[in-house]
Amino acid sequence: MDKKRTVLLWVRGDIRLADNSALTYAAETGVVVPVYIWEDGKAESLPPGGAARWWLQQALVDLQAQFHKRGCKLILRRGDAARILPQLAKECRATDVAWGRVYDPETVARDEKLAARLRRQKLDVSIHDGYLLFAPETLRTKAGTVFKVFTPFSRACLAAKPPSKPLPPPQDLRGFSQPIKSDILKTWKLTPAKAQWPKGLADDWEPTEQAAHEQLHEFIQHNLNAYKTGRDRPDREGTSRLSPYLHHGLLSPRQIWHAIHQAMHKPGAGSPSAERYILEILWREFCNHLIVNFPTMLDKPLDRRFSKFPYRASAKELAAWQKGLTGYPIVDAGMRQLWNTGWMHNRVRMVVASFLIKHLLHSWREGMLWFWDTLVDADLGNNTANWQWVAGCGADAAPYFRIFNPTLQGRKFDPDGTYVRMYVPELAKLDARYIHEPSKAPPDALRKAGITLGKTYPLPIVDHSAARTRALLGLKRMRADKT
DNA sequence: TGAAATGTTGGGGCG
DNA sequence: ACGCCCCAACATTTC
Repeated sequence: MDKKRTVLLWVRGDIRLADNSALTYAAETGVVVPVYIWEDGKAESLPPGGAARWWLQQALVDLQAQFHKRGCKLILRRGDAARILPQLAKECRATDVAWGRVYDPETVARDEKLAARLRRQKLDVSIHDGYLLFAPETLRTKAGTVFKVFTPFSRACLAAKPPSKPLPPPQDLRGFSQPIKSDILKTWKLTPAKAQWPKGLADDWEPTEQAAHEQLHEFIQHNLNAYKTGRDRPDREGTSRLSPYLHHGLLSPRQIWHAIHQAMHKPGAGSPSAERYILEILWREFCNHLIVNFPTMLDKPLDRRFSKFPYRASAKELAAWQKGLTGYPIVDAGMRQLWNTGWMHNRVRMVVASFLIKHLLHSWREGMLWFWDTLVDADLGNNTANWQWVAGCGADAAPYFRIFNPTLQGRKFDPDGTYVRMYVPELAKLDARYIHEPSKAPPDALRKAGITLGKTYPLPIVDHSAARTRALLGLKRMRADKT
């Protein structure tokens, strides 16, 4: 370590101390001045949504404490990073600037310019990878094109040089000896004002780096072996629930990758389940590679035939979907889980997305924006690419004719209605035979459960079979239209 | 990482 | 005993 060097560490999508290449580099190079800059979402394609801002606020509180423990102060600044970084570099007489790469197409170009500008200021700029396992510019098909199909993409990942071992948190940090002006986190008002919301989020989540590791080990110990089938059951704890940690960088994909592979080498664990989980991590890579290479995806369908599709725009229907009042229990349970906890089970995400797009014929953008605001794990790549996937206009997309039957999906993956009962309490007492189709329940069963359809719980806002026919017809017509 | 319609088969009831 | 029908169970195809 060079006592004469001072590294300005720009903390971005990596709110953690362990396996943070930029931080390790900074610690090994000299005095570390970590800074988090709140740009009011102006630098990004989409400003972080409400739930994500709540998470960010909590995570920053923890990061501040972790740096403080190690004799280092996390500086907080608000405004344009392109203005703040050069200025702050002067303030602390920095010799170096380091940050972790972020893959929002809007910031990718901006960051390159920024790096060039800092270098002209005689600063040693280094940009480190960490948000993804594989850099988006490295993986290509044999023909040299960007992968648009998942399976060959995943094969290329598995054949590539495996991600390196995760780094331990730096042993000792040398903080800057003089005070540097810093904002007070609370004044940023990151947490949405809606009174109830943050409380619901706090009941379910602990946004700290330590909690991230506890969750990872909890998952590996209890749910990894049965992941292949368990992941589809919203009524159980079958998924990893790591997505918000991963998105905010409290955990790195490298740490997950290595923890899973380590677990696979234990007896009985080298299972299809572990492989399946790795594939899910690779879907995240795929989605992020897609938006980097096809940035128009953010607001336009990748398959341009869909740009002419006459999507409907009923504010009333959209609101019913958002509030979980569609009359389809599995859809309503999912939408209410999302609103109340900032997260939704993956299987149910597919069902509610299919419902909005194919049953209500609303644009995938409407759903994408709602998820963006309400999910604690909202990731630009995953959210964009997966909504397009469901709509049928994305890469390796679900065929246009795949329309989930919400009743059957409910019966199949929530057979006793446990999940529905948890989030749709007005149906809690209904017999399991009718829980996924209350409109078909005999009057007697409804009475016993204290349900008056259309009053205590809505009647289906669309008829499944009619909606299905309508969607198939519209999509078929679009495909036939060559103009 | 579907669902629904349609086709096929085979066992059992029954005249 | 036999053909006929019904229909569940499974397979195929179509959207």
